[in-house]
Amino acid sequence: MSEPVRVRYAPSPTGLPHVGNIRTALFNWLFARHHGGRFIVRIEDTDVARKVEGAVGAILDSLRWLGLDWDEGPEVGGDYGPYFQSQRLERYRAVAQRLLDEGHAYLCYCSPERLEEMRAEQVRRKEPPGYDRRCRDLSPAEGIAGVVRFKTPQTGHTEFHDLIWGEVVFENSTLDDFVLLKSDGYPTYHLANIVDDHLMDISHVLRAEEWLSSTPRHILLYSAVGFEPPQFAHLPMILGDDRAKLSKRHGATAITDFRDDGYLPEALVNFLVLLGWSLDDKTEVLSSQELVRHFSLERVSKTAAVFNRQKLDWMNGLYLRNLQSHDLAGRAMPFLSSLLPPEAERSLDGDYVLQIAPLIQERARTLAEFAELAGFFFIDELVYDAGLLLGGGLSRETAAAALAAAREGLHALKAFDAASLEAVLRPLAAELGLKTGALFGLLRVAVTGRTAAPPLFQTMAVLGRDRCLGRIEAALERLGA
RNA sequence: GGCGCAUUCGUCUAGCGGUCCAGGACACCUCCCUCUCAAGGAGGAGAUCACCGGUUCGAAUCCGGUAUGCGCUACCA
Repeated sequence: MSEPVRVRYAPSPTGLPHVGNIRTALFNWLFARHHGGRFIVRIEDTDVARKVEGAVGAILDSLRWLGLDWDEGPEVGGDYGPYFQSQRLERYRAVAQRLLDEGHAYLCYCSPERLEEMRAEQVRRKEPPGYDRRCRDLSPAEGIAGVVRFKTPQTGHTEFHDLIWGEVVFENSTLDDFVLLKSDGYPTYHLANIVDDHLMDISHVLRAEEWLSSTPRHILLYSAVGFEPPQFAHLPMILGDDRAKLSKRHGATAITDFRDDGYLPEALVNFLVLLGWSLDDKTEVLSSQELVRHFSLERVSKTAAVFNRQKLDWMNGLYLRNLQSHDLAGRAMPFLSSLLPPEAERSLDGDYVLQIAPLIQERARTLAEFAELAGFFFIDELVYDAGLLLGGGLSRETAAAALAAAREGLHALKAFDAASLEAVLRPLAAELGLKTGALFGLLRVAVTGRTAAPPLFQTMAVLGRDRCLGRIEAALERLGA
């Protein structure tokens, strides 16, 4: 890159940041880090009506959670501030005024009602909707509030080179005179965007594909104002499994939802980057450092990607399995305390959780699932159907006898560890004339309340002698023995 | 309706004129391992590369058209 790379993530605080939105942030961040440039966060709060309280905080939290640190922006400041567009209103007005003075823009006094009628009429006549330029040649009326519209050239064409899409050409005649400054004095996205990207020395604009059609307007604006436009790169969209733009009805799509559902930020980053970017024909698992090293716009695809939850789950499980036990235990702790049933022992012992972690690790795909799978470790009174105890095809009598024998065996055991447990229980199956699977299955249900659980001996060792004996006792009662 | 863009297994993708009767991953199926469930290992099935023409000795790759999809078409971003 000949010029220093300065890219920005410019969210609008109109709600919780969603997957597609954050993927844009991720690509910007990777691009900046790869080129040793600056990653800037700018809040585009120019839509007063749609502004949502707390959205800025959620956006920043999401970035932080994913490890996308910003060099300039809210909370960290920078030389190009302020980083909230609502605090930069004079700058937009100044540019709008200049455009007005130089004949590149004009005041429009059309009422919203008239515009709406006009559009309805155009749609009815199957004409392309767009402002009819009624006010274009009016002389400015003193004292009447209006909006400022851009005087879009009506002939010729506008072309630009997109780093991902290549050459793109638009006929100017298909563009209408869009609004620059609204009647409330706030700029529209188009104005604010080009003013800030210029003032903040943005070198590359990486944004979602939905902006591609707006780019000619921006190019035209840049040239009217006399600013050098940045380079553009439009990123492919992310779709739901019905191929429609990803939204709430596709389930959890806000980044904070993924955090609350127990996904790991490093897994989500890895998964998200693969939606529209690839390294080669086989590598899929990459750390943030590797992503920074390898990221390039040349390998960004042009086709929209469907968000595949199953693959995310798989990848999250993969990252979960690669965690150190103490790390996993630490991350699982908050999920345990909020997800465990109310009857669970609420004071969570760190050492106990640390022992449990390796047993659940390769069975959970999310931290929430971890809490679910580990539930029996924390509940005193297991809840399960007594029929499960006879699931192995055992008769009531046989099962009761086996449980009683196991109880005696456990009582006599010196060391209550996995090896000792196995040393006594395996022979016990033979003594009872049972298949090991039948005995172990029975004990598994008695001790965990489930037919599927981590390996029996290790599980029992972690539970401890007292808990195991108590549960076997309870199972015997359940059998009416 | 207009403009723009895209189109490779169900999904994410590799492929940038011959090495591709198309490779990897998720999901699915089978087997192995095994006290269950997982994890892991080994296999399998799954794509006439949207369709139709053209260029070329040769096309998933280049060109044109068609279809479909998506985006934009707001005093929203």
